[in-house]
Amino acid sequence: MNVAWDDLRTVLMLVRHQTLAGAATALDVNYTTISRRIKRAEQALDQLLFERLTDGYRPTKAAHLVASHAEKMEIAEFDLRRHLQGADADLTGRLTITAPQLLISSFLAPMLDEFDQKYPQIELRVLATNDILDLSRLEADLAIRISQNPGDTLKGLRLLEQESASFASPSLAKHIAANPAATIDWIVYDAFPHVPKGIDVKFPNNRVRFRFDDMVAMLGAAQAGLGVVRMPMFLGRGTTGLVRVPVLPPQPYADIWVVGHPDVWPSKKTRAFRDVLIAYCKRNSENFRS
Amino acid sequence: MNVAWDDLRTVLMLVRHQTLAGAATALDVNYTTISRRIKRAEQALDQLLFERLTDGYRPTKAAHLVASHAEKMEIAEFDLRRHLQGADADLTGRLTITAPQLLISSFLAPMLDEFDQKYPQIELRVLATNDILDLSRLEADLAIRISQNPGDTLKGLRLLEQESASFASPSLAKHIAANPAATIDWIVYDAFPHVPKGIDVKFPNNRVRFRFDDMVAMLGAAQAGLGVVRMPMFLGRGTTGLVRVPVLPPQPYADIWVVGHPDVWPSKKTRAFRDVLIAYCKRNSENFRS
DNA sequence: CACACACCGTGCGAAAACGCGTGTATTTGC
DNA sequence: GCAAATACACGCGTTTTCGCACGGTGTGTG
Repeated sequence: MNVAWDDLRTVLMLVRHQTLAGAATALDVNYTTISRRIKRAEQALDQLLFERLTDGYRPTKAAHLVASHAEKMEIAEFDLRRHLQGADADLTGRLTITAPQLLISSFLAPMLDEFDQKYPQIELRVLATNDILDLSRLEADLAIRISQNPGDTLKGLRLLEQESASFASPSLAKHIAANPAATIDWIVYDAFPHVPKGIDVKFPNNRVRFRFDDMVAMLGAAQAGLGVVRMPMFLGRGTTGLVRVPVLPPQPYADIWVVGHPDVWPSKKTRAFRDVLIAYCKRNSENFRS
Repeated sequence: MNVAWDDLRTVLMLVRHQTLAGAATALDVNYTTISRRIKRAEQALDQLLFERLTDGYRPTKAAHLVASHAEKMEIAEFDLRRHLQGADADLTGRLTITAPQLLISSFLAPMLDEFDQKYPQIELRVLATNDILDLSRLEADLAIRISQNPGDTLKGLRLLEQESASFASPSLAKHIAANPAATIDWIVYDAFPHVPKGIDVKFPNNRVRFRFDDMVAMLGAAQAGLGVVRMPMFLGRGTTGLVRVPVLPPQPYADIWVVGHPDVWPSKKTRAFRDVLIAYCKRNSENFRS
């Protein structure tokens, strides 16, 4: 009884994805290969691991047992790779960072250019997404995040404190200035679907006109004059076709952090990136406050 | 950066054995395969893992890091296999047990025959050795051991209490009976190289003549009349060409246990074996005491 | 000093693993 | 009620991996 470790990994992936195709893309092989490996694993362990149904593979109890142990093996693998990454002492090869799309497009882009100029040997990969990537699984080496704190298991540095304010298209801004008592239309986040607190008493009539789930779309709607949007100062300032409106006075907003897994944190490449990043933020901090 | 898990395992084995050939036999592949897998792993991890010396592969720091994590993966694998084994509910397939050679040859053999008659579907594999096999690594499913307790991590049942006594060849026995005051030659264990304590006062003169490291050899020497040997009662009685001599009165001796890993213990096959074993020991317990 | 004995590297042919295309069953949507 | 989508099994040709035989090197021994 001798199982190939890669077959155990395959069982884990099939338990996770339930279909041959899903597991196959996860392991970057053809789905036929998954089928064969599962067959091998079942033979080696002398266990039926999956029921073959018309709409996929359903794991048996034994498969869940296998998967739970393969998961421990997977954790050990990521642990290893993080440690290797953290011990890496040369300034060549790939470095992966992630940040919110709008933070990159409105603020960080010049810094990325600067970093690339300074370290042309480092192949920088940028994942521009609002998703919180899993740094323990090495989905990225460093993350730039807008949040209250770096998180329990991560190491972090506060890069910037920032404020939010209200922005709108120039024409809407002019209209509001002329008619402060008229009803003001807001475009708000789906996750927080109210008119913001702390509106200046000079503007007594406010209502939510649209709820969006995406800030890029909200910017477009604001530019088109559909309403007022609360957003971080840097974003309003950095977006053409928007101007500040005094409806919502500046308020504290979540800070900007650079965070990383403690294992990866000591690596020379991430250190180099942080150094450039921190200097860049210091030079440009005035964009973030009133 | 994607490593094959089997390559990590290969690194672990090479770190353990230091030579391609050693790792190869451990994994039951050709040594060229080890060489190739190491090359692959070094490429995948972008790390030099071994220095190639004339007398073998010397692991680098990185290789030790890899090995320590691969070891965690290996532990997870054994853990899995034990649990699968423990959940196994049918009375077919392989069952591996281990016991000291002399306990098998002098006492257990008929019981093994009985078990095989009762469960012909179970392919019983017997490892007759004095080595303490590692049951967590599934070197055996059950072990029959002569010791004071089952050990910290193992589950166990006491099968028999036993006594030891002194045995010698018939002619030597006759000589001792005729000349109780003459010097009596002892053959003793290397690990405990003294004349036993508790010798009857009627035999005042004793000395160690030979020290052996193996009980089988000691039996042969005793049969040849070279001296008196202290041994468990069952062994003296079950060995032709030996008779009890009253030099050393019966004394308590370490008990006989059947032990197993708690994960494997519940399996149906080991339960069946224990049942036959316990019944057999009960029927034959008189062989072990005076 | 020759010789046996550990090591390891390399090249070649066999075996195993893999990807691709095809065929079938079932579900989903229009 | 039919077409598209999804999911798997199977067979074939290709790629990769593997085992084996041969050659080289350093070490110890008579």
